[in-house]
Amino acid sequence: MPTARRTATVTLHDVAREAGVSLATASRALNGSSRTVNDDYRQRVLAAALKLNYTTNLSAQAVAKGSTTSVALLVGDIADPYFSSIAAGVIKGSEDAGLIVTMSVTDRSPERELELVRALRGQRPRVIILAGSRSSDEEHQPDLVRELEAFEAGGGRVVFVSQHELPFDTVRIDNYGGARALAESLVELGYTRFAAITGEAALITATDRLAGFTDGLAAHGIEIPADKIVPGGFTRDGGFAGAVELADRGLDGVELVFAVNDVVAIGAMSGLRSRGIEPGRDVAVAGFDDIQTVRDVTPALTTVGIPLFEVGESALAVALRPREAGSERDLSVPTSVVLRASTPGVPAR
Amino acid sequence: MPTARRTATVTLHDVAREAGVSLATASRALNGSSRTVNDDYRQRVLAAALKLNYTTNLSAQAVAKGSTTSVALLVGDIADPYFSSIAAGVIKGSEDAGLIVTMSVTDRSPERELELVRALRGQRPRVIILAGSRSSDEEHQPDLVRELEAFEAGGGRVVFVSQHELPFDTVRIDNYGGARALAESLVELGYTRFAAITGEAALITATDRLAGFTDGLAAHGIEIPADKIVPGGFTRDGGFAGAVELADRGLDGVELVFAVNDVVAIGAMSGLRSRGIEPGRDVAVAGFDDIQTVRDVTPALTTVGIPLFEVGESALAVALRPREAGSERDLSVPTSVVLRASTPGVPAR
DNA sequence: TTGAAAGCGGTACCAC
DNA sequence: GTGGTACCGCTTTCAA
Repeated sequence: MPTARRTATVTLHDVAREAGVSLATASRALNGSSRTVNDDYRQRVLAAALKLNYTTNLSAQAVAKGSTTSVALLVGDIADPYFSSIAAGVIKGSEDAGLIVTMSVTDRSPERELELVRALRGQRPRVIILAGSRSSDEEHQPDLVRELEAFEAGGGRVVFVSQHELPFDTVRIDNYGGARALAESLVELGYTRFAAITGEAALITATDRLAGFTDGLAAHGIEIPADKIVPGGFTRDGGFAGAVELADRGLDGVELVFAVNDVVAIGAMSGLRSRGIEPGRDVAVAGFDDIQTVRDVTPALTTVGIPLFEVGESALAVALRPREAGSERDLSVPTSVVLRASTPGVPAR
Repeated sequence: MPTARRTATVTLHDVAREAGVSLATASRALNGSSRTVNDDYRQRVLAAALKLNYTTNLSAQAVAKGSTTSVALLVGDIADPYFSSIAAGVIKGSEDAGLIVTMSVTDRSPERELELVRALRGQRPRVIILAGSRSSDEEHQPDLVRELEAFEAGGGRVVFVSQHELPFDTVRIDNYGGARALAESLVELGYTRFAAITGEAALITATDRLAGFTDGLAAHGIEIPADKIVPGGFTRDGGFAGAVELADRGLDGVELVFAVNDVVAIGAMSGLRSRGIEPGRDVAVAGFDDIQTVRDVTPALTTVGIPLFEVGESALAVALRPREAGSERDLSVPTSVVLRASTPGVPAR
């Protein structure tokens, strides 16, 4: 009995036979960088491939070539507009470069991130992009670095997005500077009494933003009282809860609440409202990121803009550029303060 | 001169040598379903793998096994919360099943979708999930079906998300029924004069929703005047523009504007506001999807809820369940009307 | 240019 | 149980 075909899939072999040429020729006609194939044969192969509805088996190609066409992207939470915008940029750039992107979510857990990187290495992607917010987790960091270094040793490229201190290429977002500029702008508008809703203490992005903001204020001799800084978990619900806590403790004349990102800020606005405090009238609110929706909440949110889509595109571009010895490993993207109705010119109250 | 190693990557060969066992044994110890390997050897192999920091080359494994561990997901626009929520569900389900998900975006173009499916077949994924909104595009549909059938013939699984009439498994979202129920609820609240902002005419999701809504009204003898139905392109900006157009034409006593999805509705609220019309007070607004942010806009948006994350998880579950001859190919997810402040009990006006 | 054949990294069947 | 080895589908020398 003839062995049943494992799959009904047509292989390069079938195409070659159909076209009446050798395997090698078929391969060259379909891909071969050096166009060393007779145009007559080439046509026959192409026709055969079309007729049989052939598609190259990328896995087999990867094994033979020793390199894949995939890009692995790690994000903290794909449903978060911050990450999905970056992802859109990475995907766009990858498609333009003929690369496929695989996506995993870390849930912002350093442990999960490490696990994923380990598993991803099996994919032998050309690039691993880590966009999940870096945390100052001391426990898993050395292992992560070790995995990534092994990956690079095997010819892969690693790119981080956002701030970090690890020995890899980075698309750096100036969280500190952006927040600091925001603080200064707000002081100029006349605000003098602030509160802040932060992320988890371990998230570097969150701490950098808070540091920038407080330093910006400090430059004008302003300080945020310790009891006016509350955690917000980097999520909408965290922002809501943080604002409620702030309200319940008593605003004590706070004129502006700074949230470490827009999602938190939007949650905070709802939280304030739930306590009868009207954002933009009773108290000003500012966020960070300039995600799409901040234009459509009421009042429109003052924030710090980051070109997120471009960040994603840049991350890929950085990964694809040749690795030169002495080249700068970091690429910085600019941030910009965007003042909107949530911080009216005249301080609330 | 010895040939330089193509890569610095460690292979199963290296592990086997390090452990002093055969390639076959190493393979079995690391993966082998039948646990036919001596525990002593197994330990040695595991230790060697760990020591060498070995990871299985998934491509090679795929070639040898004849099947991959990847799931291909096509979405219309990953930065749209509708899609990113579904994607989150697909990713979660995949990770639980040990599968990797690759993601592509169609930009809602049937042509691009066809191209992508063709390219994706080369990946030989276990599953292709098409979550991009189906369009009634007659031109590319036959080719798309042909590609997908070829893919299934090769052992792959195809799952569509949302409504369609194609011969593949589907996670069906009751767009028609949900919109109809919404219409009836609104009539009950006392509304009698409606306008609508739709998507592109070709998007089946958009037309289904509009049909459900108008039929729901018709059941109560209410009709939307033709000039009160404007296109909104399924995007925030489209919604904004649509609302502006509606306002500029004159609302003529319209009490409620129905937008075919939340993103459009949110844009529409801003559009109305830009014309001095206050949503929820001067005119009610309703959307569809119940994406996260609708709770945080002002007024909170009335909409039709879809369990988007679960839709994503279900799509994967459907793909993974054994294919039985007579089994139902469709899975329906329920929708639910969610009334919020954007449609106050007493009709606006 | 073209074809034969030796890999690429694994898997799985076969015999011992 | 374990090792030898023939593949998996494709690329790429090497001769012809």
